Amino acid sequence: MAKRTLVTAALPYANGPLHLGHLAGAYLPADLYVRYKRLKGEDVLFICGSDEHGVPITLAADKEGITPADVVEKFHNINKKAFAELGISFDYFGRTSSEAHHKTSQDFFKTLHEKNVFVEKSQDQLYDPKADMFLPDRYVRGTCPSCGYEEAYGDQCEKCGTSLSPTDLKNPTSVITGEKPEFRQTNHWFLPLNDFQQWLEEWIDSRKNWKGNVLGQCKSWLNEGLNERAVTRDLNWGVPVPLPGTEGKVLYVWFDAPIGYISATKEWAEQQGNPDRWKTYWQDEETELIHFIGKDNIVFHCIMFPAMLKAHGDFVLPENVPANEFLNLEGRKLSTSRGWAVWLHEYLEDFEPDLLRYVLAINLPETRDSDFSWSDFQSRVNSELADILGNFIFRTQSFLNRYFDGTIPELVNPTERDTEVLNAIAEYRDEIGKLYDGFSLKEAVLQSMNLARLGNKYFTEMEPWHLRKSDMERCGTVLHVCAQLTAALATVFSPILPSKMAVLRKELNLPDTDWNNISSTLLEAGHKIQKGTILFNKIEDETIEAQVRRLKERAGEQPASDIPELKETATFEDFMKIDLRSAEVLTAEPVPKSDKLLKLEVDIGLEKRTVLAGVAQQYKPEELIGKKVCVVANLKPRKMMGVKSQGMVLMAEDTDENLYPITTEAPVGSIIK
RNA sequence: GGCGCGGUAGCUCAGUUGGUAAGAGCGUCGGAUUCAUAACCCGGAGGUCGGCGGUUCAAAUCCGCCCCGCGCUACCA
Repeated sequence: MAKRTLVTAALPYANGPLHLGHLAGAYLPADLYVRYKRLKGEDVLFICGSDEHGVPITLAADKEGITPADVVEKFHNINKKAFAELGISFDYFGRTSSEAHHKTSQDFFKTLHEKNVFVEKSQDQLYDPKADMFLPDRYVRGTCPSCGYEEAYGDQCEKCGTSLSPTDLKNPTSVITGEKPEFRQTNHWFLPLNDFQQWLEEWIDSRKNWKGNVLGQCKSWLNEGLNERAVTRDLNWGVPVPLPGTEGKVLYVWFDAPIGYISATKEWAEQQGNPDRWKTYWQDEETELIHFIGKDNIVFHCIMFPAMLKAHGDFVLPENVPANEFLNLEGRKLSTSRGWAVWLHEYLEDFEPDLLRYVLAINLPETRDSDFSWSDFQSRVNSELADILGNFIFRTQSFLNRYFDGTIPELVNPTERDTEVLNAIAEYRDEIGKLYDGFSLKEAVLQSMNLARLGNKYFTEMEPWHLRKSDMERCGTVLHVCAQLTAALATVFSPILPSKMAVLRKELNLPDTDWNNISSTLLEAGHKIQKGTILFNKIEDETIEAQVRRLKERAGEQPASDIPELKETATFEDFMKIDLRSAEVLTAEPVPKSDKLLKLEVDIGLEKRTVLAGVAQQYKPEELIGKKVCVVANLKPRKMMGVKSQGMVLMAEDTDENLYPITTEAPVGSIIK
């Protein structure tokens, strides 16, 4: 076994608050694992922090008329607070805007630069002369070459979804000044991931116990072949490139963010008064580095960051990356833009943190996407936390207080069954420990609850309420066993329910303990306990209904705001340049190897034409044949998937991306104006 | 279309180096009980393990094809 473990959880992006999906995907599993390790007395360090760079943050700032620093300050604090309240026990929660991070990531870059790892390339990029800066992709707007949408961003057209490069745009304008940008030469540094392809394949192949979903994703990327990837950008929000003559350039956020794990560890060491101590966790071969992330982050943590670390040479490589799948909400994908989410800070206004920890933990998306529903939340809390765990603890505490004056009775002549149950404590401890060690967290939680189930079964089987009248000594022995189980549960459930178990340990007058001490002798005969309280209250139907109502109302309100804003005013002349004609769809067939395109033959009166339409996901060819539709007849032809398209069939698109053909009664060839 | 992952009881999910494992919790039905938050405990019902073929003495588990869901990727003139 390694001497120590460094656990990281994905750095949350500081442009918005966190929701249940984030918690279930990375932070809760990481915290369960870390808390278990700590209870075992192992040397484990848990690092996280806010990822505060990147274009989305600058855009969010512009939108609200505040600075990027204001944006990240806001969400860094909101998220940090939510984590703290949920008991996510980071040893250090840093942020990538910190000075230490800037220095660390710059040093990292410099080392790679000095080792000639990067490829430097000069390229044309759009530059805003008035603002005196290069424009990031998202800062350029213009006409989409694909669909003609005039407000397309330089990286992607929001209208048609096409991925773009800013230089593709027609009539580009700067978002900042509205000026027409010009081309200027700019230098950038690229990490040639292709050089690492073979090493990565061998390295990943040599990994032990990686999850199938993680290996699958890695192989998918490796099969497609890795390419050079820019590690710098022209932007002024981020970590400045530490080379002369590079004003206005920063490290690309995907490059600097994972280095944030290292920076945060340094800051932690500093805070500990032992500034060099971070090295133990990042440079000693006997450290196991574990990254907890969601599946969206696999490529960064299994391909790019390892390549960076390997290229650098001074750091340990990840031992395992137990990425989770996604959590759905009430059977639907989470969507922040559609309001389909439960925010952590909102949850915390209404419920206790441990309830959510348990419900998410027992249903983590470990091997596939899983579902969170409010009714399941209620059911888990009521029938498992309250009825199984809470009930066993409380009936034991009550019985001890009522009939034994709150004192643990002697274990006298234990029966075979008594011994069996007492022995089960150590067996569960070992079994559950193995499950944690192997990242089978869900199963670990399930088995933890089974120990409480065993307690209830034993209690009922022994019927101490009868023994109390017939054989007080025997009754005491039974309650002794139940008390030991309760004490064991107080530690077994500590990773999952930290604050509730702290309360319980206090009631049991059981000082902090550790995992290895979980045994059948945690409480000695004669030990005094306090009166028990109800740890878990049941949740009423109305409470749950209110949550569901709030969720649905918010989701229902959303579409209105999704209706795109009007484009800028067009002149009559602009409009008249477009020649719209009524046309009949004569034939329609799928385009080979395309999921979206249908190849249509249309009669526009003057002639018959081939037109491609991106509607294959919603319309079968035969559904369009015979329809009289509206066609843009003078659109410049364009080749796609090897087929030349001479025009465009007009479709209306609703906010859910459903398409509706614009049909007409007019004779074929009629001008539409 | 390519690549990856998944499709197991009404619900949420375990389970694959092929063979007494077809499982758990919830829900449901029946019984027992009262120490306990009408909780606990016992028992029953309930599944062609997405579909069709194949390999094998034996397949949820391996292979092929197909259908459905999710993710990445290429084309939405």
